[in-house]
Amino acid sequence: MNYKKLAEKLLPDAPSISGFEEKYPPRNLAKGAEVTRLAPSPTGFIHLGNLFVAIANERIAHQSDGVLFLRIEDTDLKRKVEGAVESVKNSLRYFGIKFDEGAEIDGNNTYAPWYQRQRADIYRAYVKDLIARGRAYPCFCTEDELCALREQQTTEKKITGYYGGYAKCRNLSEEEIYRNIEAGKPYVIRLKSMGNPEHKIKFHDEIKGDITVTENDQDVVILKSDGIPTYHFAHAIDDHFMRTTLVIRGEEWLASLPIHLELFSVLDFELPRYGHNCSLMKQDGETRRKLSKRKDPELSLDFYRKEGYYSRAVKVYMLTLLNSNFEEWYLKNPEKPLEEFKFSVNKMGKSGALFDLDKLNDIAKNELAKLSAEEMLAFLEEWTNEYGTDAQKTYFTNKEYLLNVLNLSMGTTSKKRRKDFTTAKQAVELISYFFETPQRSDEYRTDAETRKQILSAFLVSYRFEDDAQTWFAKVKETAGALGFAAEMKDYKQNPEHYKGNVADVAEVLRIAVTGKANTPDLWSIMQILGDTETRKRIERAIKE
RNA sequence: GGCCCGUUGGUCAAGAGGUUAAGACAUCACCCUUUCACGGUGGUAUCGUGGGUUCGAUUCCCGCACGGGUCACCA
Repeated sequence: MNYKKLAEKLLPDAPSISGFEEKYPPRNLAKGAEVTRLAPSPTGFIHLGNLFVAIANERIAHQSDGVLFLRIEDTDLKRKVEGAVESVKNSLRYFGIKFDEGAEIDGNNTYAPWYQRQRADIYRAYVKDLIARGRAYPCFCTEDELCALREQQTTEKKITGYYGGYAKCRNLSEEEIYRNIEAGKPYVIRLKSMGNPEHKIKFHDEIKGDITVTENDQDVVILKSDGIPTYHFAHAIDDHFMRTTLVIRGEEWLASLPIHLELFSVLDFELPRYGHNCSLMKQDGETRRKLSKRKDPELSLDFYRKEGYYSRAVKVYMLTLLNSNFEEWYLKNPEKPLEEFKFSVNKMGKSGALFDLDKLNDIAKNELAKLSAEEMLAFLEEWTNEYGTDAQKTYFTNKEYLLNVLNLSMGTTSKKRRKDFTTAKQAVELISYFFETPQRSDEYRTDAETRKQILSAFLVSYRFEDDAQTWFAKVKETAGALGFAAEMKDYKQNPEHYKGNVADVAEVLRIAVTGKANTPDLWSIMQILGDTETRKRIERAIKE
């Protein structure tokens, strides 16, 4: 078989491979600097799992004074979604992932282009070379034939795929090949695998440690019938010529590592180091499973923006899952920039972690409790402008009033901060009673008759000018007069002597004024609302 | 099913051949309290299973079970 002639016939316009090594030379970086990448396919939104891997790659690159680049794997034109690249970039920017090079960032860089569709020449050159060397061949099998083969293998309990004796186009005669080409039959180019699955290879994974890999024997497709490479081939070419040093990717890729190993070997490229990151899991009924784009739209990064999660909180949570010693470090250094944490690949977990919303929420509360009222206002306003209701947008017209509300709600003036806010969405809803009259509340735990007594009695003695002490003394007085314990201690000693205690009375007042059982200091709230509004609300509550 | 990866409380997990088996979230109790929170103290709760190796194993080895991933002209 004249392989050179065949290569020329199949890919007449493909360039020679000479020159590419010079065109994309090894990077001139300091020792220890890592080149990492993010290589999403533009098939829609990006989710938490992507961010998870992204943060790891970002930390590794920038911590070592290396490079992080963005490559777009757009080889599958069927699944392409318009605007996906912009969306990916925006989402990642929101979470502080900055690329040094890549698509939409650095089009004229030495290692560009960053869209795989624009790199066709390189792929085709190497495919042609492989054919010329007899290490790749055209395959004319149709989809139906492959399907039938798979069925046959399944019923025979054989391993499915195109390999060994099942790879029938591998043994086509020269004559048959040319006849097929002349007949205009569509074809793909397959790798002629030399592997043997009996052979086990020891492989060092940067995250998983030493693992066993089975040698590949599948004649995988490297060039699709439309002339575009498959992921596997593009990965080998691109990560070689973009001079990636460390590939951190999801563990779903572990299964195709044997293919990549053989590809790098047959292309005579130096292998990058690999780290296969465990996937983020989700509880799904009885079982848990990998987060999936299709099944878990609520875990899209946009979801967190819509809910108004503070980006740093999400990042902190990701880091605690990513590096087991991060949480302890952060506890000791709550004020330090996240970048000062020394991220290490070998501290990354080996088993998939279940996504825990409670934990995220706890982190979110703590993060928001670090903000000043001004910062909080800016954060809430940004969210509201994009996702809030028209009514909520009006909260921001009187900034001075809002600042008072926020200072009180966050407890910025007291020594202990409140931690009521979890997300922007929830926070804006939480402070709504400062701007809108609360609806009839179902949070009451006291019967209507007693409520009326409490509220009416309170209204009689209430004076807006009273200071906090005086005000509360009156609350106690009211409580006592109606058979409630004015002092907590008295109540605890003899609970049976009372209808309840001050806390119950205060709760009724609180709900009447705010519609909520959980709010900051009531007196302060009344001060912010003003005399008229406070009375109006209590009177309304009495009539309920 | 083949191949690969994994298995410490409800969750995230540290850990090491001999420990009272860290810590965080959640949960419960109590304390503080001028109400709501914040905060503080303490409690409940974990080494999948069977064999080895060893004076001793949760830690090392083997089997099993269970969970996960993957087997495309998708990435």
